[in-house]
Amino acid sequence: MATELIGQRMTSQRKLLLEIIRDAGGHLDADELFQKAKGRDPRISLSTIYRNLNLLKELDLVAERHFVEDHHHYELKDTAEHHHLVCRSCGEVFEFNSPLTPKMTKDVEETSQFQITDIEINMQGYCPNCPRDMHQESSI
Amino acid sequence: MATELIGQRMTSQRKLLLEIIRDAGGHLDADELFQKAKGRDPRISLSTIYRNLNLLKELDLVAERHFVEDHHHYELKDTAEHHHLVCRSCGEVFEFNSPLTPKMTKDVEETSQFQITDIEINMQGYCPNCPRDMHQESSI
DNA sequence: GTATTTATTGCGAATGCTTTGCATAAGCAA
DNA sequence: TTGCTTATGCAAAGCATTCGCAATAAATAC
Repeated sequence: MATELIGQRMTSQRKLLLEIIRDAGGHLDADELFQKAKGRDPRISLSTIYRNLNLLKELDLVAERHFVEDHHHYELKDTAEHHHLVCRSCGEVFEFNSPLTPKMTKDVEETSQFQITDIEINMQGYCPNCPRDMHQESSI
Repeated sequence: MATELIGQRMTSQRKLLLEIIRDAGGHLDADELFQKAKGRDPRISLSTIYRNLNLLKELDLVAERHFVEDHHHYELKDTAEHHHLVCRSCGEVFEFNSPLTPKMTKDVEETSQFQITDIEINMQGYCPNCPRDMHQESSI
């Protein structure tokens, strides 16, 4: 990974955050990143984390993931592509990826005329330990 | 659509929300639903909207979508499946669906042993009117 | 139809994540 | 090293969403 920013300054906080994201390797949320960062630089602030995450996102260096929960998770953009399947009952996260996504992306690019930069697949369901409750059949 | 709830009461507010979601046909957020509901029942409150959206979600009657933004959108579960592609520059939303999703879902069910109830695909990119800014090449 | 039970509502306050304003600190170019 | 300007830390603000509670109204039993 390169170590220079163009137009921006490479501050110690920025460098630290980048290292943490890279080393953690996978969907941490802002607060988890903040806690880890504080371990190495106790004076760092949560706003700095957010500001830098937004910058890295704009630069396409990190991806912001929105799965089930109502806050975001971040991971390096060049991490091997993978998607998420979350259990609706216990919250367990299963990661997967599918050989079908490149073709799907290509198809969608053709029909939409968009230039696609990012694909996120979130599935939900019930994990093997949380069988679906069958009598919860709704009937509105 | 049926009109009875088991274990729950079919209140006028509940009925109204359901009608609004059905008639709107597609990803409104809680506040948009609230505004429309207020048009027909000025005394309805936003908490009621949220409480009922959560109920309908549990009953699998509506799907909660998390796209780019940091709030949620809701749509009827039995709407024809479709996914979303959002322009990173102007925000335009393109809806698509792909013949590959059933196979992908099946594959993932097999490897994960989960019982999948929901699949959400969010793509991002640049629409034909917002070509990607090429000199924004990052170099951290 | 009336009374009873209990889910649901509306309101306001609270929560949790994220952003912002501002004064201070610190990169970076000359 | 100086000077310009971006970035930081802190505290406060902003939003979306949830919660507590007294009042209301469905559903059920009489």
